[in-house]
Amino acid sequence: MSLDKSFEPRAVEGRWYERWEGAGWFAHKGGAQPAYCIQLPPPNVTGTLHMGHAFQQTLMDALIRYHRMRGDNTNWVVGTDHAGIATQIVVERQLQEEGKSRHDLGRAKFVERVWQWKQQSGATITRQMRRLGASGNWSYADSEGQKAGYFTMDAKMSRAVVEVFVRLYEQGLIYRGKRLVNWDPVLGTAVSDLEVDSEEEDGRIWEIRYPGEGFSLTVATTRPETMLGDVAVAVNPKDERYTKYVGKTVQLPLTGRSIPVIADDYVDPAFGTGCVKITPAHDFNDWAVGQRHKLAPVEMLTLDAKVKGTRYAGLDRFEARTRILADLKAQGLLVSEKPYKLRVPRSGRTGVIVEPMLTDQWFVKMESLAKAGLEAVASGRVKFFPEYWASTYNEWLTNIQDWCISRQLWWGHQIPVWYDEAGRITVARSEAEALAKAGGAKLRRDEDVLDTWFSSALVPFTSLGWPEETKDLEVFLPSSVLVTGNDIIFFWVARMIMMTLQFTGRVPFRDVYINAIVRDAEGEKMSKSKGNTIDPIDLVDGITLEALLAKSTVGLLRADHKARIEKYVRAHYPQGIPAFGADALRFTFASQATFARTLNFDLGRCEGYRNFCNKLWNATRFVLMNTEGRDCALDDKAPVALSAWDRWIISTLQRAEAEVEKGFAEYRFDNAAAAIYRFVWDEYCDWYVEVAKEQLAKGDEAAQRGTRRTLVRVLEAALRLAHPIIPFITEELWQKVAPLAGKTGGTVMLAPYPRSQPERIDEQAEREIAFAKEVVNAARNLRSEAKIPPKDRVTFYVTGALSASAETAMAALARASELKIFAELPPSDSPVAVVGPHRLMPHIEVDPQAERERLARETARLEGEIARARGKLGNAAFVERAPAAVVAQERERLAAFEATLHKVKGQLEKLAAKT
RNA sequence: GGGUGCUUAGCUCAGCGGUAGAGCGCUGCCCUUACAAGGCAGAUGUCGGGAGUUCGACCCUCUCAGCACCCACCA
Repeated sequence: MSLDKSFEPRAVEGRWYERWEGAGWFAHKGGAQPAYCIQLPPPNVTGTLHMGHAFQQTLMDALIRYHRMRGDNTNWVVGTDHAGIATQIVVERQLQEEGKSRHDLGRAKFVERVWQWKQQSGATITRQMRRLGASGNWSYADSEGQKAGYFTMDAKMSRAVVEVFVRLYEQGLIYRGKRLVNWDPVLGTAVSDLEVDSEEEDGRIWEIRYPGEGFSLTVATTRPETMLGDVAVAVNPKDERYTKYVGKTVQLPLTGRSIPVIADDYVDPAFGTGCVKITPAHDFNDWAVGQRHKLAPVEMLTLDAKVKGTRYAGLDRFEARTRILADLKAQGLLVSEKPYKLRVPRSGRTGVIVEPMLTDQWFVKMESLAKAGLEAVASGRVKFFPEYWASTYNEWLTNIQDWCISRQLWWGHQIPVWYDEAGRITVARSEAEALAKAGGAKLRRDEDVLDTWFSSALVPFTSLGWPEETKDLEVFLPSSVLVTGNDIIFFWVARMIMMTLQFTGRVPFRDVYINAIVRDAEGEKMSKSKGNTIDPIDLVDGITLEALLAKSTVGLLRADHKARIEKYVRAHYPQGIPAFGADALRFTFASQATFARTLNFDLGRCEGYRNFCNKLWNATRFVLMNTEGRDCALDDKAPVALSAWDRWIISTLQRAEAEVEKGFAEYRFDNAAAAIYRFVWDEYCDWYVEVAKEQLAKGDEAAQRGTRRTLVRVLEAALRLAHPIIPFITEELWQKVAPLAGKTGGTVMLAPYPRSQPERIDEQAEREIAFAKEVVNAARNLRSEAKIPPKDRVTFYVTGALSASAETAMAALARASELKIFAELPPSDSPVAVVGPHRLMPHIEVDPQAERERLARETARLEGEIARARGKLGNAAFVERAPAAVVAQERERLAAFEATLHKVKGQLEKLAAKT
């Protein structure tokens, strides 16, 4: 029955999660309670948990547990995402190791293989979430019976995706067109603008001469190979150097084609040579120029980025560049070559340079959707926390481009479109419907799949049963808050808002909490190649240095990173990582969850909060040792007396509860966590428990009962208060403490959350205890100054009688063996402290010189304070214009300082007179 | 080029128009019967620079500097 001497997270955590989940306590309720719903950003089904997940899921779980305990009908809707490109890449790599490609298998077999991989690895991340205590509604929308929530490609979700596609098409918001799109030539698919990252890189810029009749124009380019697709040379219409050539033609080198010289404002005469080659089929700007001048694009690359046509046919784009430059040079047409910094667009997934390509793709028209999305935030129907993220959101939606939703992949929702032999389009919910619509024509289904984010955007309503008109849609849409990272405001947040508005007329969620990005302790981005990633599970379970080294360097793409990573790991985790436990990790996340953009994860703090858990554990041990089997005054049959200390801790608890409530309401998890930490450690443990020892030892029966009752009840409430952040340890301890406090119920997670009761705030007790603490602090300071060994009990002399609460505290916390009350302190060399109207002195032999020095320091401090206060009060402007209360407060401070100084000086004089 | 955020103790971060804070780290003394993952005491800051508003600025305004991130078509 009794607790172990210290907190062992592993033992505690092992006991509870299964019990919670097995009992069905994570499920939503059916009653009329206020709804509280959170949509989990669905992690990749084949992924593993990283620090960002652990962080945001901790916050979500804290919110969910908090609201569940407050009696709300909570529904944490969880699920996993099929993650089209990412998952397909993983499986393709597996095939590669077997020496196969997806084409060897064919589409059907390949997709089957991905499903197998999904079944096999899909449980990893949900298992990890459970280790952290995430109380997701796993059985909800769980069509596959794996207790993992929905899967974005399960039958129900797929049906909804098709329905949305069809309706958007019917609404005229989806169209197909041959457009220039970003193309990943390795994956062989289009990607959206958002999936392309442009980084500045070192490159080169070349100048090439295009000869004309009796003149020549020199163009500058960073991509000389694309000249094969040039259809014009453009100059600025106001550029007097070139206006005379507009309308003439030049020879396109190496091809024998002649192309026109055109005038267009797009050209900046001050940049380069003022002449720009125009390649509409492989450059977005040039495409626009081509459109304006009605120039037919010339495609010079195949979809795998090899040159087509011309004598360079079949060459890779970069080989072609080398050859073309050499040939130009040979012909004397290469004017210059210079180093140049340019922004290179790379595919977010493969890192290869994307190529603008003219292909047939499906698009969503964004203009009207974006307008509605902007309005939802402008009107306050959706609120961002921190608020500044609304600017980011607004800016993107204001300048939005149409969304390319087709992907040339195999893993994903196949587009519900069929073509007849003449290429006519039929959009339908099923093949049967398509055949019926097409009147018996022979049909071929579009091979492409939808962008993963298309289905993700629908989750807020499809996970609740849409397109059926379910009760859950009524109850849980909009959800209460979305907790997610700023990196997917565009990808996901904005699109959910637009799509949910479009199909339900409602916003998907009321609040959006954008969590900070987790960095390492030095503020560096976590990345595998730096070796500074941390696996949250390693923080929970601990890991040896050897194991950590092994896992940090496994599967590296570049061997030369290995040494650096090893060095990093050895330097930062010389002993590996101790097991901090899920609770400590969660508390760390909560206490670092400020409104900043980044969270520098601090291992030291994690350790500190593990210590906090241990503190809570041991405080509970103490309480149990002193209350189990004793009368804790559950009823008032026997007399119960509450001291000022008892009333004070109860009062302080009310304040802590209010602070925590405020913290949750404002999404200031750091404040909520700090309030809990301070209450438990600084007030309950450091003061109340120590005083309770004295009250239990010296108090009468009624006082003892009062103390036991207060010890147990306050602790029980504190455990409930802390449960949303540290669920495991609080459950373990609550099970033992609750019966002593007369609480029933099988679990703390369903016990009512403590609410601050203003009527239990006792200002009189608070004032009295504030004074008692001052006395104790003064006494402790005296002891320390006088170098009294901590063990020694000492008699204290004091002028004027102290309150009972101060006397108790002196015995409990200042190791006072006795208090002797005097009208005036007897002559002595002992150090004296002034507390309000009292003087306090330990009865010991001391060195008068040391005491003189101490008093001199105190005098100097007080004189500084007095000078400052006098300066303020001597300023007529301050006295006249500052609020009366501020002035009065300043006067009181001055008076107090002066009174204290007077006493200290008196003491100093006595001391001087004596020697 | 446009936008956003940040700059406070050695480190990571709170903070408020009216006496500068926390955790970790550091120094000293203690293994006191809940806890050494602990207790007590203590040191440490021209709150990035400058100007302004104000009786009073770490806080509000302007400006400069540095850092970070996002968006954007300069060949």
